[in-house]
Amino acid sequence: MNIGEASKSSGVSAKMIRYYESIGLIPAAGRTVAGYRVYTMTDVQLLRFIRRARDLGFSVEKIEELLALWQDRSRQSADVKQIALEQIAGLEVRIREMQAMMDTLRHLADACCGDHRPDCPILADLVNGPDQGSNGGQDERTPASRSEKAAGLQAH
Amino acid sequence: MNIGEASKSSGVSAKMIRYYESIGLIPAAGRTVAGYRVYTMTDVQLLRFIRRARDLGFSVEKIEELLALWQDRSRQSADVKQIALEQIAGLEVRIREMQAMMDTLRHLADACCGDHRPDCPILADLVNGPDQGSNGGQDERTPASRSEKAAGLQAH
DNA sequence: CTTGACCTTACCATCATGGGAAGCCTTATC
DNA sequence: GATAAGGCTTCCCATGATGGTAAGGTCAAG
Repeated sequence: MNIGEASKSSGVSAKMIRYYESIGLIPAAGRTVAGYRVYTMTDVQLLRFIRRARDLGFSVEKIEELLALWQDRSRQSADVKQIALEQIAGLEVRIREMQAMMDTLRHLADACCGDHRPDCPILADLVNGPDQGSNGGQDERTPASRSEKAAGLQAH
Repeated sequence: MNIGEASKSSGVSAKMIRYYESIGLIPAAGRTVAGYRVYTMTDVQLLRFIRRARDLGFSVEKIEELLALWQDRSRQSADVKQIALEQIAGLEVRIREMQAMMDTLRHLADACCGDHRPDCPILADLVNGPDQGSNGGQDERTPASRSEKAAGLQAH
């Protein structure tokens, strides 16, 4: 199987397959005389594993751990579960951060009449800060959510 | 005011202030004879604006638009509101994606007894896919959430 | 033998941020 | 006035996972 076919049947792009090989996440594929990478169904299964783990939001680093456990026949399911629970906790944190942003934005957007006039509570909040904002009293944006660095929350 | 003080009173790191200047998000600061950047309270206000917008998850590109509107005295609040609504929509999408991941992971983790034995439904799901997974019937992971590329959902 | 589809490597870009080095400037202390 | 500490400057590199592109080799069908 060439890389294109392995890509199609695993759902991992050829580019990423080569990348995963380069960083050592997967073993180096065999090669034809001409230098083409060759894949077996076992390799495709590995790639599918990676693809599914990515779909669950696991970082490549975590996937490395998961793969190690997968290939360790004497693993303890507790170890796998712990990785999953950490992943859940990480997702929870980021969801909460984004939810806080969304709540604040919703309050501001609700307070903005959105017509032809220039006056806008959204801009007012950005200029003066939430403390001085024309806040009806509902916005409970926590100081913590603002002082944290909101890492990685922009769309790529 | 030197860049260090401007950084402290705006909450934007010196590194980022220089970066924002380099990409044209903020005008080039004045300089002392020795080449040090000099900032006024007006500049700090601008930096605070940016900082707050970042805290709400806006990308630098969107902040550019917001700044343009802010400085446009004949702006229409509807334009500002629209940017905010787009931001809300984007956050909503990403929250939903992460929520879907979390739900799946929770089902899997719940099904994993987490003891010393190697058998683990989490690994089983990763290996065989959700269709073959030992799924009690509650997991409604949608095909869409898996086929989308889950962009930018890993922690930085 | 040509054409088109596929493969290879290598390099660049993303996005916002941090780290570090090498060197200049300012301020405070002795 | 010399010296040390700390702030500032620019420049380069790294992140993480992914896509794009370009230049060139290979394979299979017509």
